[in-house]
Amino acid sequence: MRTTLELTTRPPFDFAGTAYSHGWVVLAPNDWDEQRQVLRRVERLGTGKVVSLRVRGPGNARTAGIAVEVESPKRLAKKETEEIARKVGHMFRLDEDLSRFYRECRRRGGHWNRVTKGLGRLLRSPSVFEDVVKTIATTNVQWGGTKKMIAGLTAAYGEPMPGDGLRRAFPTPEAIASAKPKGFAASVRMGYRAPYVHALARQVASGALDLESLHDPERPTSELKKRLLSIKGIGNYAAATLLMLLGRYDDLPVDTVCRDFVTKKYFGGKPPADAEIQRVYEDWGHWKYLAYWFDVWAGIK
DNA sequence: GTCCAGGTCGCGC
DNA sequence: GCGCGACATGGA
Repeated sequence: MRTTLELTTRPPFDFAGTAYSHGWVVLAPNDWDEQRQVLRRVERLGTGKVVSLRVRGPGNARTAGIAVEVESPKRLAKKETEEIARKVGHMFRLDEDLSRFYRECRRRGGHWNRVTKGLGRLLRSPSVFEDVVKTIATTNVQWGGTKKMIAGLTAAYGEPMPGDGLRRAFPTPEAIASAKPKGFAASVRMGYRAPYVHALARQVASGALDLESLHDPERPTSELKKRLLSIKGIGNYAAATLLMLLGRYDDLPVDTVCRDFVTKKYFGGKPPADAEIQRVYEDWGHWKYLAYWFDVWAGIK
C-alpha cells in the first residue's frame, strides 16, 4: 500500500544539502541514494505499525514541497500520516527560521554566501533518544565504527519492515531495555558504550528520564546542557552536538577538530586557550555552532 | 603487532 | 576543579 505526503518548505531550502549536512543520513535506519537524491528510512509509528519511507526534495518529484512516499502493509490512519509528516518535518527542521542567520552570512559575504542558498538545517532524528544513542556512538571512534555500531544495533533490536526482514526501524528504548545487559553488549559490539546505551534505554523506557522534554523553548541552553551532561557517555563534545540537534547553536564544542581548525585558520598554528577559541565565534551570538560548522565545511565544498 | 579514533569516566591531588 | 590512565572495538 503506497501513500504520498507532501510537506511545504520555506525557501531557500536545499534538500540534498540538508540531508547530507552531516553524517546522520547514512546511519541506520537511514540511507541515502546519491543517484536519485532520495533518503530512505524505516520508521516505527506510535501505533506499532512499521513503514518504509522514501523522501525526495522539492522539484525532485511531482510535488512542490518535500515528497514522502510511504510503503505500509495496511492503509494508514489519519493520525499515522500526521505522525509521519511531523517526524519527517522534524528531521529536516522545517519549523526553524534561519533568516536571521542568513542575514548575518550575507553581511559577511565570501564563502558565507553559499550557506544562504538553503543550508544550515543539520539533519536530525525523529526522536531525541535516537540522537543521543547515535551521538554516543560517535565518541572515541572513527566514522566507520559509528556506522557499524548503529547498523548492528538496528539489525539486532529494530523492528523489521513487514515483508522485508533486512530493513528495520531504529530500536525503541523498550526493545533495548528488555534485553539482558550482557546479551546486549555481546550482540551490538558497541564496546564500553554498550552499558551506557542500555542504561539510557532503561531509564527512558521506565519513564524515569524524559528526553523529549529537552525540546523546551522556555529553558535556557545552560540548563539543557546540564541535563545532557548528567547522561552517562555524554561529555562536553557530545552535549554540544546534541544541543545543535535540539536547535541550540549558542554552545561551541571545543574538541580536537575544532581546536585544530581554529588554531590553523585564526592563530597561525599557535594553539590558543579554549576561551580564545570561543571568542572567535562570539559575535555570531545565537548562531555560533552553525558559524563554526560552515566555517569548516563551506570553505571546502 | 601497535596505534588511535570529532571522548568520557572516575579517581587522586 | 584539573590531570591522568583506562576503556571495547576495529580500521589504518
